[in-house]
Amino acid sequence: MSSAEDTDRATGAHDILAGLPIAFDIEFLNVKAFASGTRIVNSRLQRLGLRVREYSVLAVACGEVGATQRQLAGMLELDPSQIVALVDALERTGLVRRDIDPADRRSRLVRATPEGRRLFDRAREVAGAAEREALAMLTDAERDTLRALLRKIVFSG
Amino acid sequence: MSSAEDTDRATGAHDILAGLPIAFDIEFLNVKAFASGTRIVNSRLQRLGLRVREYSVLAVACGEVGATQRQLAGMLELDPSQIVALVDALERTGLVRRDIDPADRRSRLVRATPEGRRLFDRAREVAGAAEREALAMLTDAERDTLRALLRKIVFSG
DNA sequence: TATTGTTATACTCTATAACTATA
DNA sequence: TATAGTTATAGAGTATAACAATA
Repeated sequence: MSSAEDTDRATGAHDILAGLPIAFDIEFLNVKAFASGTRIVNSRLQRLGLRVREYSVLAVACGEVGATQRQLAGMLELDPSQIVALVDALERTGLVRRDIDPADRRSRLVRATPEGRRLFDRAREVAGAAEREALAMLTDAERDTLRALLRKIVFSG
Repeated sequence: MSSAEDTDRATGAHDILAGLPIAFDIEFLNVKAFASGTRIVNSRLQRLGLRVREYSVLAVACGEVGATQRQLAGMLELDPSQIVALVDALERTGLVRRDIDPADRRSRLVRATPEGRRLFDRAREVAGAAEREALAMLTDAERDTLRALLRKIVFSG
């Protein structure tokens, strides 16, 4: 995997692919466009002791009121059972707290601690820089257009 | 995972998320935008005995000259070691053939059989229909814009 | 009865290293 | 010495089902 792109260029496979019908499938293009992106962001966040999944949970926990684990699952497109380990890890390192929701004692409100907020601010800069690098071939306007289209897909359902 | 979207809507998490800083990260939006897409395409292709990965390999194998496994790896953003099982499966069902490259006997040219091409044509329709459904909230022009931006990311490197 | 969080389990995907045959 | 394909293995991500506490 590490040398997939090099091989790609070296063998001319890149140019062949560009003309194939599948290279016009949005689904396919999406996977290929962001395959390296997640790897890059993960490796950058590693310095802060985070991966994209923990970073995402932390991001939501930094919101005004926090969120229940069920809400986190919905927001992050994960199963509720996967949230448990993610919140466990963040709680263990003191970045978030689980507070029982007074309104419904079944629910736990996941909220960032002050340390969690400080780390998130740094992580956000790291992730933002990685995004700009990974999408350096786009103009600022194109990145904004892409962002707007993705937001329409995600939030218009 | 199956009910992530329902939970999302029901709890109002959708609206909360839309205002969080992370909901403007292209990386994050991308994951969320296409999380269900891959599931949908996979379930549709299942009827033809394919998944997106086999479908992708078959798509390249349907090109003029086929491709070596190394080229496939580069094109599909996979490790060469992962290509083996994918080609094995397609070869077992008679959809592709592995021909030794006369110019370099280390390489195997993976090429679709006539049956492989027929199945690919059907699979392409299925995948295309799934894409249009999954992105039904976009206009045709917006889908074209998205496609163009993704192609720029993938093919301008 | 239904829902939240939790545990457990199986499966797919990803990453890495080593081996073989050819070059 | 280097490269193509292959095998093996470990880790990360995904999907399901069941259970206790609470509603």
